[in-house]
Amino acid sequence: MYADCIVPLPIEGVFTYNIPTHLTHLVQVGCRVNVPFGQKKQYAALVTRVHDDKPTYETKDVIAVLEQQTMLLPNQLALWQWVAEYYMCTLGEVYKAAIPSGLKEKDGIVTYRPRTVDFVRIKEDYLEATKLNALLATLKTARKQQHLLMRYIELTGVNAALTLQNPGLVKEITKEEVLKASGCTAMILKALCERGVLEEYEKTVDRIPTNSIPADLLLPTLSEAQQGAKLAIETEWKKRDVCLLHGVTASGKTEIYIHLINEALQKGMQVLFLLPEIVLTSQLTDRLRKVFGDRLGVYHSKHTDAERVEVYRKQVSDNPYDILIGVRSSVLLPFRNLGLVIVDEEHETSFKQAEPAPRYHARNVALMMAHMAKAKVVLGTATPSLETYSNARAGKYGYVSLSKRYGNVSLPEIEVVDIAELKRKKLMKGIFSPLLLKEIREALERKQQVILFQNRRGFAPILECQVCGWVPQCPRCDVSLTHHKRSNRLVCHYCSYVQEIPHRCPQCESEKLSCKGYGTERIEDELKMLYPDARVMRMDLDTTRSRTSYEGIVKGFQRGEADILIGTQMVVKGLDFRKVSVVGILNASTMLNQPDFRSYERAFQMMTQVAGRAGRSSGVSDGGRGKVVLQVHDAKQTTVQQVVRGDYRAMFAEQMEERKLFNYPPLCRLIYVYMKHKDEGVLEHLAEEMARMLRMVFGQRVLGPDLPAIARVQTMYIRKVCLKVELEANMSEVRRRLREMQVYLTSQPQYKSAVVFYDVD
DNA sequence: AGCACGCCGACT
DNA sequence: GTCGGCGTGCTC
Repeated sequence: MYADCIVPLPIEGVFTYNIPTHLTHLVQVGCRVNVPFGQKKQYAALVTRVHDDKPTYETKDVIAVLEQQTMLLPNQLALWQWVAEYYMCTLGEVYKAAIPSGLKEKDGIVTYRPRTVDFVRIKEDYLEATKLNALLATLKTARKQQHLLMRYIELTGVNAALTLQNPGLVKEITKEEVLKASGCTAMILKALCERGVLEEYEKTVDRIPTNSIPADLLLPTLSEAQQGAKLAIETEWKKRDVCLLHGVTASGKTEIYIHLINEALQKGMQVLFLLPEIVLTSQLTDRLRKVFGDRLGVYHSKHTDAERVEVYRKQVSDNPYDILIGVRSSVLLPFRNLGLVIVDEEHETSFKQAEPAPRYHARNVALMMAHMAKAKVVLGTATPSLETYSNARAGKYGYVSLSKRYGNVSLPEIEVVDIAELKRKKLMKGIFSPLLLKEIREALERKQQVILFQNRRGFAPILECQVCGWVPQCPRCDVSLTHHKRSNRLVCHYCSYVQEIPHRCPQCESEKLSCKGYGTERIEDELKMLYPDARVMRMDLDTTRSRTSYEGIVKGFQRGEADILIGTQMVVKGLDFRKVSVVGILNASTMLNQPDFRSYERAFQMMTQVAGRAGRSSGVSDGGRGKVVLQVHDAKQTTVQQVVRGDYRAMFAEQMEERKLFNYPPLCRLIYVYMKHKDEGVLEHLAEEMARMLRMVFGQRVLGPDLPAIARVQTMYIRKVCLKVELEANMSEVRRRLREMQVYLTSQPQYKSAVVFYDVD
């Protein structure tokens, strides 16, 4: 017997292994097996087929079967295959993205071990009033031991249990709790155990904390608008499976989700709730936990691998989570009986994986997954992607809108400040306009909070020699290094290359090196000088590296431990800060000037979302309305004006017009072909040749080759060719042709060491 | 991806 | 005469 296996590698196809007779009864489709690969490697491969067809080549033996349980539910392989085909990558790459690394390590031996917690209990002999009193008397000479025991008795309710003559009433308590409550060291506890008074025991626990609170009772009551929206979604679902829920920021979409989830659960169906990375740790999880208790699982990148393994295993078990809330990669997890998928903040770009393959968009994979499972979908957002909104307008998706904020809180007032003009008039104080300074000061006086948004981390994006204009560059990538003052280093934000800050310019020996531009660190410094009494917090990649720091900052700011929060795009996403009355967007022009056809759409989404953090509950500012100060280089720019008016439809109409004019999605399909090589000359030839050959087949649909925004990363030069095809085109044929050309070109000796990959949509 | 093999330049 | 860097092919 033979087993076809997916190996976790970027290699096309499956690999066939011989199943030794002693394993034949154990190997089945979906189970993981340990297989040899090459001279010395071993992988945990996934069996996709068991058969009798002897291959023409020699086969190696399966070494071991890693579990009896299947790791791949029936529909899952079909979805993985669709992802590999659609996004033009290998099945092995999808397998890698879908399975936590603890389940695919080289040795094949599972590193996963259930977590245990140490508990303490009193020995049974002493669960009798007279014996207990006698014991306490004997401990008079050991004061600390006596103290610890007393605390134990108090905490676990031993006395009550004795009075009622029911030892079962003694509460369980962990070793940690007893030690903490008594203030004793582990030595004291050990002494009590040796005396035979107490004993320690272990219990295995779920890594993912759960608390079972019965559902139904805690369902939030819906406002009239929310109830209407919920019914409208259900009406739309009678006609089509997907519905866009277009609700302004703070309109109360979460409560609607909770009711829809509840109904899916009552039908015995599972729910997948997708969120962009960063929102997860915050209040949303807590709120869902309160309603759904341990029927809810959570899956995101800040979980340890062991925790993710636990979620994965539970999903393939016969007792999976009923609701799974997770980030991008959770769309590749197993579901037995999926009934509903919610994609919240549907427009968020973090749903699209850029690197490495599979370069998939979780929202689109979710749509396909739901389609395969015949499940319903809600796409929720205040600022839909053009793709989703046009699908809704074309009647492909249902459309439901919520135009009022929950509790009738007003949308914030947005004021635009032209910083180019103010700079000319020398009225700017660093990056701050007079209006923003005034609003910050007034908010601080009112004891309200301020959020400042600058989409750039570090101290300054550029360090420049004032004499000769020299700027330090990354030696491996085509970007300038960012100045990080805290660590006193220059850092490449693409490859993490780090170097010390030079004292003098290496070109002209001048010592006049100055910072240009503003990152979050520098703004934090300037704020501390301008408002010495204000407490400032910073939230960006650099302050949220660890597993808990993000949550710490969010919760701290919510509790009012700081007056001003300065942050990058992380502060944008769905966070609910009640006491924020002023939001400052320090420089919106950097977002508008990105070299990407989606830059205006994204800038609109980002500005609208940041603005939405202001005045989320009534009575926050004087007029009950939050205030947003939007600093730009050109106040008349139309996208800026659309944000001010809150006019999504105008933005949509204008951007669709541009996409039509220049032929971009959602009016066509887009595939970027990327080529990488160490030698720029060779790469240039390859890129030209690729473009030429593509034009023979696709003609005008081919653009380039071009230099991407960053044309060299980690010593590899990069070029891209852009292919735009009609929506009606036969995409599998397009992909076949692309792959054919790649194979042809990279088989030529001069292009052997080139890397070619695709980015679809 | 990651390893072996083979070619070539550099150094004892 | 040998060591090690890098390009190329192959992995069931």
